[in-house]
Amino acid sequence: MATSTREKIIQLGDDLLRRQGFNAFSYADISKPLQIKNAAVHYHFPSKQDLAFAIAQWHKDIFDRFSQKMATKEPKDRLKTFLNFYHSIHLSEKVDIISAFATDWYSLGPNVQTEVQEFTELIIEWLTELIQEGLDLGQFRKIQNTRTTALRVLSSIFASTQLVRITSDQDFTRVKNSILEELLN
Amino acid sequence: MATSTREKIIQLGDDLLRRQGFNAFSYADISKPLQIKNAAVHYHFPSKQDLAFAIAQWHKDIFDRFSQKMATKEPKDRLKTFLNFYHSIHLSEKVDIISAFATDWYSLGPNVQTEVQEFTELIIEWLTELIQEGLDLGQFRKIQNTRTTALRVLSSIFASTQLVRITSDQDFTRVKNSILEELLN
DNA sequence: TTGTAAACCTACTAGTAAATAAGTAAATTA
DNA sequence: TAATTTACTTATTTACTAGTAGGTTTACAA
Repeated sequence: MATSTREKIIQLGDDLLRRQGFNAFSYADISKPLQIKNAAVHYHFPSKQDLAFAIAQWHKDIFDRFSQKMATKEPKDRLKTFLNFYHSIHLSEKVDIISAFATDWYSLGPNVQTEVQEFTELIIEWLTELIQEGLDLGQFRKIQNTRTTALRVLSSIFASTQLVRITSDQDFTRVKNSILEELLN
Repeated sequence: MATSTREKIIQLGDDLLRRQGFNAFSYADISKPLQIKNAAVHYHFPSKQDLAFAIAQWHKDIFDRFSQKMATKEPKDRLKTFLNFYHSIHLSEKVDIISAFATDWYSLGPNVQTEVQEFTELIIEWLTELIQEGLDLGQFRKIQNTRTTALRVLSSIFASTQLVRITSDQDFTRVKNSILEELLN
């Protein structure tokens, strides 16, 4: 099935948001590559806030499908897939969507902020459950409170997608492996 | 001694960079509060890149003085002071300077990027030495390779300054304490 | 075949961005 | 004291920004 223009705008917008930041791209950066006019983008997303909202929603949908597909897998494998997913992000010179929104937080309208908050909480809870399950099954080592551990996994991994822009790819792999070593029994 | 206009511009620029992002503030945002004209800012910093460079240099200087002052203190206390410093950052609604530069990485000129890279490496090395010293003195627990541990401390702490914009202040404190618990014997 | 709505385009506006040229007042130096 | 430099201002320029009003094409339904 062909991708609709609306979908293309969201995907390209997401790409630009995570590669350059919300205030560093314009509607022209979207319309030109898609070979449509400025006004066509405004037709689908009247304001830039509407686009940001759609991008946030899009990520929620993707994550929903991801977590459903992962539901049957073991905690250990779920964690590995999650980490590998972030590895692929940083290789594409993007940062993860949460930190992209976080840095431009005060440029976002209240409804976008709420959507991002919900998405973030979704991920933290998913990670928290994953860790709890891993502990119950004896696959993971108990370190701290599960939410704290979840926060540290999330923090480490998404800070790394930013940090490697400055240092090196090696450093990302280091952090990724260290998370696994730390948790796995 | 009175703060020069140049210094005021750097400080305000730093504030705006870390609160809103490099592309989200303009020379007008600097000139207005300082009650000078747009062109006066351009007099001190011909281009925005020059301002970014000066901000990066400024942080290097601050960190130099910080690490010199800390040199005599114990690793444990150095780490605590470091963490508390970041705690104060996030309370002021800013993110740390490294992640601020990282998100706007592709908006920065090559000389600014180099300066940021040097500054980042400075901090990582400082943390690495701190951890090594702590291990030697038996104050710290051995977890992984020292650089990896340093990276994880830095990642965790600076991702938290972003993450708490989305979730809550509590989460920052959680992460901060977890870093201490993890390292300290 | 006519009506209608979705998905555009043309053409434009008002505002803001970084940056610059040319001038000025005050302090510093020769 | 004259010349020069520092630290600005006034006034503009060029380029781009998000956003809009109104017209056109296409597809599909009545």
